[in-house]
Amino acid sequence: MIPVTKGMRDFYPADYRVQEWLFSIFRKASSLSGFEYYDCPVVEAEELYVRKAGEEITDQLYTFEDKSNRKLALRPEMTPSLARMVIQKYKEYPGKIKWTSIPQCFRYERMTRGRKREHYQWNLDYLGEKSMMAELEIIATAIHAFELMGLSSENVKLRISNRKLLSDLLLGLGVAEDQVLGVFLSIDKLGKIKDDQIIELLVKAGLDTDLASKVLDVVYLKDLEKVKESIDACGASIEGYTEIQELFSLLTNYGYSDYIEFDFSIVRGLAYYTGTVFEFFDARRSLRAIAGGGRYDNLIQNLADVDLSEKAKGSISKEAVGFGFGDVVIFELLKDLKLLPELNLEMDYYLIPFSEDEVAYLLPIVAKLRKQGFTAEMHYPPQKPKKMFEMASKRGAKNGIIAGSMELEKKHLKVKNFKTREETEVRFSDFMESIS
RNA sequence: GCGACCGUAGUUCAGUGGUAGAGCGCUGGUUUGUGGUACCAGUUGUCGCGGGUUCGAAUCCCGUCGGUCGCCCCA
Repeated sequence: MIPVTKGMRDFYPADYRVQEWLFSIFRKASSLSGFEYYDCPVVEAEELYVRKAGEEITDQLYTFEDKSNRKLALRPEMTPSLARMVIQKYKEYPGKIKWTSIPQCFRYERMTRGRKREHYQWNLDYLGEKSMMAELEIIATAIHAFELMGLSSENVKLRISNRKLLSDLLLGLGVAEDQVLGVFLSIDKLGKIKDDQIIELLVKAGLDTDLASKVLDVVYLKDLEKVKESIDACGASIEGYTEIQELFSLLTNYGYSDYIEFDFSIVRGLAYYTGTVFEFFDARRSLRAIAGGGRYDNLIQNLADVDLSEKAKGSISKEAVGFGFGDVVIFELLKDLKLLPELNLEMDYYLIPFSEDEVAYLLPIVAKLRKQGFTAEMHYPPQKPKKMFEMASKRGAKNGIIAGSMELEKKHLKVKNFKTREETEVRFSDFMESIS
């Protein structure tokens, strides 16, 4: 027997029902906020990913050559494809874009809890909006989805930072511009390794010990007002602060203040985020980040390999906020919290013919029921009644339609309500009439 | 890449050197026109794979593949 490929998942009907439940929440939250669906091939040119992040992601890429020696890859994430689609038709999309999708993405990487080599990742992207309204729309939609799953601010927290703010502050404190990147890397380790080790990393990044401990003190700030004081104290630029301040006020006004925490240790990938960065965590912090995203104002332009501001003259703005939400970690959390619904098969009518004669007799009923929008299935081939009734309850049938030689002879049907066990005998023609 | 634990029936698992087991499921029966709930009986195996030790291996050893978790890495 050939087993399922390592890191990939099978979805048996029971699993698929749960998956569908989750996706229906993603779709509902998306459409309620006005996001439009899009999709594209799982297979893309390898180049689309190589360009973006360099060697690291190439290692994790599933790549292959087709029979014409095209170098192709399975998509590891959706954003480059989105960018490709937008760039391809930038003249058709002059305004803002609010798009959503649930692509299956692939990464060849080591597996740990909550991470497989394949997952479905709900994406929200808001393009062409400079203000924090873009962040708000995406974050609010995501939180709405959490709430539709039965989660609340007691289970889920959103940690927000802003890369512009952090770099403003670092520069104000005296960190040299070419050291900022190294400092980001070190701060990313906050909470993962000990403070002395972080100091060491900071020193390695070129800071002197004094500055390093000053930086460490600052990044531990959880209170935006204190952050403001630090900015004022060192005369740093206030741009990043203004952004995050605005975002917090928007989220509070929206009614989601219970979810949000300011946290400098949220850095995320250095590759393309330019401003806001955020990650959702479970409140107990027992799992890795559930979802995350941020502002990537330059990515589309970089990927386009053309200067859109020149070529398209404002046809599409390069501003972008994106968000990804994988299905694997959230399933872990929902399982832990026992919030996964028990989804059983449901069916309106199960038809029970006692012999082949009744099979023919009942076929028009099945056809009509289905055409009228009822879920209906006929037991076939006819078996012992016990067997057939057992199957009816296994299939989750609410009603049964039973026909044997007696019913056939009288041109009748027996309609049974499986819940109340009540049976009524009706004329075949009357039943057909009643479902018209 | 490193480490720990695991892999036995369709499934969940027990079995730690001496004849391969249980629950659930499945099949049949109690009831040849009535289920979801009872009772009775039956069924299911390359013990992941390959090699080794042994009179004898599911059990011990080595390798390998797969799984789970942690570390590293990454987001």
